[in-house]
Amino acid sequence: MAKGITKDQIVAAALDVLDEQGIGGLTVRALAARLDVRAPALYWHMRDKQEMLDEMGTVVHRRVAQALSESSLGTGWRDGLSALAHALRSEYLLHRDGARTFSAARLTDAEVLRAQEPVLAQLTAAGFDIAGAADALDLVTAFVVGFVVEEQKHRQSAEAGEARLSLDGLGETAPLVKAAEEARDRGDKRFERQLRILLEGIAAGLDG
Amino acid sequence: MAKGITKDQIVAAALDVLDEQGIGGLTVRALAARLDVRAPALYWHMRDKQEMLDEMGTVVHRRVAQALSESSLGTGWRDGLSALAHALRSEYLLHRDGARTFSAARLTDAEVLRAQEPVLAQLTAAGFDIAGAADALDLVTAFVVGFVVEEQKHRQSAEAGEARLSLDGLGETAPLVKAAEEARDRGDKRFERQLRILLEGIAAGLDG
DNA sequence: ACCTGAACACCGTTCAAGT
DNA sequence: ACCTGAACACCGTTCAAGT
Repeated sequence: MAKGITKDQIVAAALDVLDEQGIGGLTVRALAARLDVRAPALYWHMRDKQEMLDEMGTVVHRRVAQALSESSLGTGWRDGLSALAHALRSEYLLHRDGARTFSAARLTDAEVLRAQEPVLAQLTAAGFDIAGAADALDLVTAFVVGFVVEEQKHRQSAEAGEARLSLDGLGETAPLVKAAEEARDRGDKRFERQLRILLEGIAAGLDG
Repeated sequence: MAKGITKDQIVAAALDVLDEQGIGGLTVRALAARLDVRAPALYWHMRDKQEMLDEMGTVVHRRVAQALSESSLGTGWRDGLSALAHALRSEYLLHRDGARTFSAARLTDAEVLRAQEPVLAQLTAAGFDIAGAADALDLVTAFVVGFVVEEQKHRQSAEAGEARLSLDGLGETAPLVKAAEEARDRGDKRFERQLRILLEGIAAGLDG
C-alpha cells in the first residue's frame, strides 16, 4: 500500500543524505537508492536537482517560520528579532553544510515569508517605518547566514582534523591578530554577544 | 620561453572561468583548456580541486587586504571597519558566485590576516578590549558575507530572468511582508544603511 | 500515473608513459 | 621537472519502454 514516492519523502530523504554524506555526497543516485528507486524515477517528481535543493531550503525555512511563530508571541521587537536569529541559526546548524546549502536555495513557497509579519509588526509598532523594519530584519538575517557559514566551515575542518593555519609568523609583526585569534571563543556565547551588538545598533535607530 | 604553467596562472585562469561560466562551469577540464594543457597536468601543481578553490579564495582575500591597507590609514576605528566592509564586498562582487565561492574557501596563507592588524589597533586604541575588537571585526565580516550571498543570489535569478516568488497571496494576511518587499531597494544604498546600523551597535559597546 | 534500463555527455582523479 | 593518453568510477539528465 501507499505506493509511489512523494515530494515530501524525497525532500526528507535528501536532508538525511545531506547529513550523512555532506553536500558532495548528495547525488541523485544516492538519494534514489535511499528511496529504493532508480535515479530517473526522481525526474518524474522534480524538474532537476536544483529544484530539489530549493525544496529542501524551503522546508528548512518553513521550520524556521514555525519555530519563530511559537517563540516570539507577545513580546517586543528585540525578542522578535532575537527569536528569528536563534531559529535560523538552529535550523541551519541541524544539517551538515546547512548554511551554505540553504542560503543558496530559492524559496518555492511565499507562505514561508508570512512568519516575518509579526516581527515586522513589532518593529513598526515600536516606531520603525517599513523600510527601517525591513533593514533590521534583513540585517539580522545576513548576520546569521554569514556567522553560521563561518561556524560550519570551522567545525568541519576541525572534525576532519585538518591543519589549522599557523599564526607563528604573525607573532611579532601582528600581535593583535594573534591575540584576537587566541581570544576568540567559538559557539553560542560568541553568537549571543554579536547578536546583542547588532540589536543595539538597530535600537539606536529609534532615537537617532 | 617561459615554459610550464605556474600556480598563479592557474588561479588567475580559474577566476576567469568562474566569471564566464559560474561555479558550475568551473571544471578541471575547462580550466585546463583555458591554460592549453590537458586536465591531468593540473594535478602536478595542485593536490585536488579543493586546493584550487582555497587558493582562489586566498588570492581574493589578499586583494581585500591590499585594498584595506590602502584606504584606511590614519583614520578612526569606524573608518577602518567601514573600509574592511567595502573592500570585502567589492572583491566578492567582482566575481560571479563570489560570496558563496570565497566564503567557503580556507585560507592557505596566514599573511592575509595581517591586514586585520591596523583595524584591531584602531579598535583597541579606542577602548575595546581584544575580545571586543575581535567581535566587532567578525561581526562586520559575517554581515558582509551574508549580505553579498543574498545580493548575488538575487542578481543571478534576475539575470536568468527567473520568476520571482509571487506575493499576491500574502496581500491580505501579511500586508507588512508585502510592503517590506516593495520598500526594499537593492544595492549600495541598502548596504550603506545596514552597515551604519551595525557600526552604531559596535559604537554603543564603548560606553555601555 | 509512475517507474526502469540503457544510454549520453560529462565529471574529478590516477597513473604509466613520454620528453 | 613537467605533461599526456588512457582509463576508472563516477555524475545529472533524457527517453523509450514497461506496468
